[in-house]
Amino acid sequence: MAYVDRGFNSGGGRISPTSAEFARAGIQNDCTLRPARHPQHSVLFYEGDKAERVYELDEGVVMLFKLLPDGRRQVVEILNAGSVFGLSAGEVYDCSAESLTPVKVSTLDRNSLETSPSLQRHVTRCLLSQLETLHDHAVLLGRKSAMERVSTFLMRLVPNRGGFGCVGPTEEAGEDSRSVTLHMTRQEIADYLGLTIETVSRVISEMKRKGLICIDRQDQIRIVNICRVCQMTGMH
Amino acid sequence: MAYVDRGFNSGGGRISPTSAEFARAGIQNDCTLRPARHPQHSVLFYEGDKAERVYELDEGVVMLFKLLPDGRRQVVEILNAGSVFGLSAGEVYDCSAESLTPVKVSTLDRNSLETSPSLQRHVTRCLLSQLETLHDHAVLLGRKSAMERVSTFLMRLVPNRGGFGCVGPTEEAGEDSRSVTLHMTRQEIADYLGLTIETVSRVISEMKRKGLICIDRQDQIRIVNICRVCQMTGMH
DNA sequence: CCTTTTGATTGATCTGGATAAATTCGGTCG
DNA sequence: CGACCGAATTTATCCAGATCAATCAAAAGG
Repeated sequence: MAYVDRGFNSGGGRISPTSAEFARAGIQNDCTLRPARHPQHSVLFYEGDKAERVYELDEGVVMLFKLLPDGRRQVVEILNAGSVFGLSAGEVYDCSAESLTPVKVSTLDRNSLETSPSLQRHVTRCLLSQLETLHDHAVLLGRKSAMERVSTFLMRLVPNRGGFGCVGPTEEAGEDSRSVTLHMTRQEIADYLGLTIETVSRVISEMKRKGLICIDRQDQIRIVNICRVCQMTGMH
Repeated sequence: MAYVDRGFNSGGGRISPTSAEFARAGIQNDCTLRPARHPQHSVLFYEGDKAERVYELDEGVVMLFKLLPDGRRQVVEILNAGSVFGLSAGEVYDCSAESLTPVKVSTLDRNSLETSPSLQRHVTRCLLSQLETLHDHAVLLGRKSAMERVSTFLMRLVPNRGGFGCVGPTEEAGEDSRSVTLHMTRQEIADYLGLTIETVSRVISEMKRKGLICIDRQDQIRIVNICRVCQMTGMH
């Protein structure tokens, strides 16, 4: 899938700061919990970096991704406010983290992570929800068609519909049409859904043609008929 | 401990203390542990069942899988001794669990799970290693070819090669050839790798033809040249 | 303004893996 | 031992999605 990775050198050629640079900038010392802000397309850490901090996302959206040596990319997680990330089983991060929007992140203290039961419960809850999301995503990547993948992706963006609780064909009027913001380019969506950019584009066009969705703006999609889209996810 | 559990290497290397050890250390009370044995192909729980027990695998291999309404199946995890499973973010299990071999499992006490910091650390370590395995698996499902998937699968079965540390072309003689046990039918492998049974079969035949592997028994494969196989995983 | 760049869309073709249909292998039971 | 049955393999097509190649549209920059 040899393409030039935009994420790594976005914004006019400058390579995004490494976590080493963040550390140098003195954003915080080890045992504090001071929030930091980063603009869109900031790389918070790279796969293989020494895993020395654990983050909690306060605002914004972050994606975690992995690269193969030949440049193929897979986005493995999309994280929203409340998510804990950067915890690693080994010495180094197993994937890279990049902000999809401007973000506010806190650093969690490694020591209290080990000792505070309430913080541990919080972390466990986060990890469990990530695990379940990844299980769902494995089904998507391993078994779903392009149309099903894109439909699933759109439904996940609808608040309170992450679990796709489709209430039925006759629902409160107006509730059937919802607008969602992607926060992602077509390339990022493709790398998340295990497709090519062209296939994503084609599927979105087809959904538009069928009147299922409207493209208000490039990254703003209005789902005209939630229930119809919901039924195309392969889960109903 | 630096060793990262890929969630999938068979053989001796135990990862972190099992609950049996916690029990010995007096961390849990008596009624928490009920070690039980189940034969091969036992379903320990179904997706959607009320999630009332948390398990720890003491011996054997367990697979977790999800089904789509039309019958498509995706195996989302393969678990070895030491893994904790059955913890759920919600009220119910998000996937089903079935033994691939005869297994011995313990049940963890929900109460100590919430309160014991050392048990929590243990659980967190397990979850993190599962998370990393799932990240790798997302790359496999989203971006790898059939040949790369099967090669990766075989390499994961080689103990101490979960991370695919290929030592180089000239390695201690004999060490270059290893035998692995699959514990899975072709159908289960296919459902794990996001392929069909036919494709798995064809790829295995091709590897056999090329002299990369030997099929000693149906579920027993001898990897004749680890390094060659290692290079076909897409990661080198 | 016009030019350049970047991302999205569309079209034409190709192909890896799916599908379908025999065939062979490995047990098991009578 | 031989008949039988399910799983695995093999072989022959088929098609969804990849690849290759323009084209279009919106910003960015001079």
